[in-house]
Amino acid sequence: MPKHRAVTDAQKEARRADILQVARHRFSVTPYDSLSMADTADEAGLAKGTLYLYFKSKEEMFLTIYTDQLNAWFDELDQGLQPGGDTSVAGFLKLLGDSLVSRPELLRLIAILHTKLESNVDPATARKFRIWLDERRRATGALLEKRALFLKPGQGAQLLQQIHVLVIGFQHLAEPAGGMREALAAPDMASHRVDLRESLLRTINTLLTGLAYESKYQK
Amino acid sequence: MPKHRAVTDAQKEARRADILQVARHRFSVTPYDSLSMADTADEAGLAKGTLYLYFKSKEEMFLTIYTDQLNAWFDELDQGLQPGGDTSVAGFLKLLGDSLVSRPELLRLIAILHTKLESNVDPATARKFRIWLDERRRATGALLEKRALFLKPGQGAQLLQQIHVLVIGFQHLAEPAGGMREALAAPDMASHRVDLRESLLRTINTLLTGLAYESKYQK
Amino acid sequence: MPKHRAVTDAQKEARRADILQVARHRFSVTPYDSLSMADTADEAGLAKGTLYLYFKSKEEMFLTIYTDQLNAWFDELDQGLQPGGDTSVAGFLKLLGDSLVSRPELLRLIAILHTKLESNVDPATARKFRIWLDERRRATGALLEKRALFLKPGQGAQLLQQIHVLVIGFQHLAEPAGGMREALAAPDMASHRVDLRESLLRTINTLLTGLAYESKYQK
Amino acid sequence: MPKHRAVTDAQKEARRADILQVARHRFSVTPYDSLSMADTADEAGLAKGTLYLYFKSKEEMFLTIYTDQLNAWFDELDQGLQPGGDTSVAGFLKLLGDSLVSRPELLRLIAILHTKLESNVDPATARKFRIWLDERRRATGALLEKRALFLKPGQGAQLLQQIHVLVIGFQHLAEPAGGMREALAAPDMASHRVDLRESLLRTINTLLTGLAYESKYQK
DNA sequence: AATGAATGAGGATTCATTCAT
DNA sequence: TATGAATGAATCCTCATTCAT
Repeated sequence: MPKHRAVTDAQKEARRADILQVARHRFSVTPYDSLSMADTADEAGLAKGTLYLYFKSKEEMFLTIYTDQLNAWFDELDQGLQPGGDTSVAGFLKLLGDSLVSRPELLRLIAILHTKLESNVDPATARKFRIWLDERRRATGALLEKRALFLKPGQGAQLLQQIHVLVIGFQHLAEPAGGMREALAAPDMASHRVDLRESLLRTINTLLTGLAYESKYQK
Repeated sequence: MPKHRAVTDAQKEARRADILQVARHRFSVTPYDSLSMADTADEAGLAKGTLYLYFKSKEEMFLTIYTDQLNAWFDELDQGLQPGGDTSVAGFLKLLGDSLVSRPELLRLIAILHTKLESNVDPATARKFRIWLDERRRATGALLEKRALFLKPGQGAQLLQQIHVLVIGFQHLAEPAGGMREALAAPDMASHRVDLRESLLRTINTLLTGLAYESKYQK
Repeated sequence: MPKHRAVTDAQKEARRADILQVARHRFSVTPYDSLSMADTADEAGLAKGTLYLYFKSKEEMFLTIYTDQLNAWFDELDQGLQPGGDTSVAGFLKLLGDSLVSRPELLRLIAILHTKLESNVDPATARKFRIWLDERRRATGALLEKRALFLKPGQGAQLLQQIHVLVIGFQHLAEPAGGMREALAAPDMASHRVDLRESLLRTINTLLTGLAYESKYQK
Repeated sequence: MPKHRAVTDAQKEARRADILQVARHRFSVTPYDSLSMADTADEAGLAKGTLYLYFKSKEEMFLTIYTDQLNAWFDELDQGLQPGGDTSVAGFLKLLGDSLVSRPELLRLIAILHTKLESNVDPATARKFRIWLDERRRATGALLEKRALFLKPGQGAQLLQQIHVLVIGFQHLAEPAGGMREALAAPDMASHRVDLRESLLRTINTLLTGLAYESKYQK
């Protein structure tokens, strides 16, 4: 018994959103590789094939989730960077920390974006995605530059890229898998563990300090 | 026709090194996942089983390569940080850039370390590896602290960890695979490409500046 | 060129039966271990993966064949034990002998059931199988008890279990593999060979005699 | 450092016995298939290759163990069947039960003899083994015939073969592996389990009764 | 639009045995 | 006699994707 057909555009959009939500939920409890399209389809009450009516591939599906989540994150940043807000560095760090740590799935997606998602996607989609991402970074970067006057044009976006990079790396360090996960679980290995939020914010803080200093003295 | 037997310890060590070299070579032209033990064995003129006399698994083999390469890198850093050398930040950055960029396989290994190598390795090996890595970082970090006087105890190792993180992330950005690789190959996408060396060094430079500043003013 | 799709339940059942028949045929000419799923798929004109749509594993496939064959055997016994049939011991022995010897694949499956099939199957399946088998034995055992009045309640099933055991053992003796098969092929070893049917029936006959005697004199 | 060389025949015989003892010990704690020649060699303080100086193959090694154990069992039977001993059927059953159940390794070897040991052995060895076994059965069978007067010539050996067969079958039933083992471990499956000793002795008892009866009435 | 049957590529690993030393 | 380095065969199963219905 086929699920009621989505005929109107609104219905189709709703179904698409349904699928995305289910997929996001599955990703929140299962590593990307262990996630099967079949499970996602099941949980959505659809057949496997139906998923492919809405997304070209598993990768595109998650790239869409990634885009959505990232959009939300940028929105939150943009919101927090509105004129009249807290202009302190501490405030910015808190904004960053809270907005990122409250999006564990986004963090995990960022970490696998380049090895999993971007690879199995067609060039046209990849291109569109990259242009969109850089533009979004540029825009939010511009807001940043307005708030933190020591940032020169372009440095806002650059900083956001650096933050992106730090998330990838620290996420890898903070959430190892398999053998290393077990090894680090031992009590006496506590000092070898990495706390994502702390490490990330500390590094970003240093970066900001550095940028401020460079701006002042290195012309 | 069995290859001449490695009887003495020296011969065995040589054979082991042979295998590692072949594997490293194959990795330099093929992604990790596409690399088969069979091919490596063939190229080394050995039977597949023989590889397992020297390494417990594919992952351990590459973890060994990683360790060796990283050791060499740390050695090069230690060398460059000897008393009497160039103490400028620019010198340090050049040292970092040269030593890293001349080791493309190390960069690629760093990028997959946490998702491929650490995961499929037994906890004991993982533990040993992590302890070794942190110790090596600590030692080289100590040298760093002697050269860059603004670094407080522990900050040398911390900086090296941050560099590690930046390498992971920028490597992901700089060497995308599949669709994104193709997309970025288009001439008009040049501005969206990431240059590993430049981005890495710029970020590290900013970090150093930040650390220096923090040291001076934030007590 | 995909084989015509099995859409309706009947078609799917037919395809499943097809696969089973091919597998049974292959088993009739090849030892279980030498049998590859790939060959079976080939002979059935299907892709390997398709086999796994119908059976969870190689073991479950053959457990199904075993179950089917055993069902047919029990059916034949039940049929032969219907009221009004031959009630002599000789008649029962002939029924047993004919029904078993005409099912060489069943005999071979019985011999490997416990070492190959039951071991690599999940507990739930194993449990279901065992309960089914014991129930089927109980039911046919009850028929036996009605025909052979010296059998006390429960002894019918018990006898069937003993027959099962004798089949395992005599099959092992009667159809050795490898070196022993060759050795026994020598003309002067004829007296060392074991004839399954004769040995089996003779032993069962003695068992029946014993049961009859026990029933009469040992109260 | 090679173990001290076994030069004299006595030394060689001792070493051979050493190896057998170690192998038997390993088999007592590990299934045949999981048993590696490497482990056995290690535990014996020898190199793998050395084992092959004393035995042609893994199978021959265990066939030797089997032969030794079986010899000991026949010896015990012969001993118990000496003139002047207990001539009751109950006494014989106790002798059988005790002698078998006290040799769990022998039971396990009997169960795999025909599928594992006999298959990978050269025909000459297989032949010799089979002739030896039948002769030993014949001899002990003759003793049996003297004690149990209802046994006609040849029936002693035949009975021993039937017992052999029952051991194979009941051992398979009583010690399932993998999934079935787990399934039967459930408390509510208790009634589906098989007790080796009880089933075996009950069946043998019935067989004996049957033989006695046949002898009396069927001429 | 929805279904779900069919596809098929793809590779690490073990271990009994051999044989050069 | 003892060693142990080297060999190499052999195969199940998953799951993203397609396409006939």
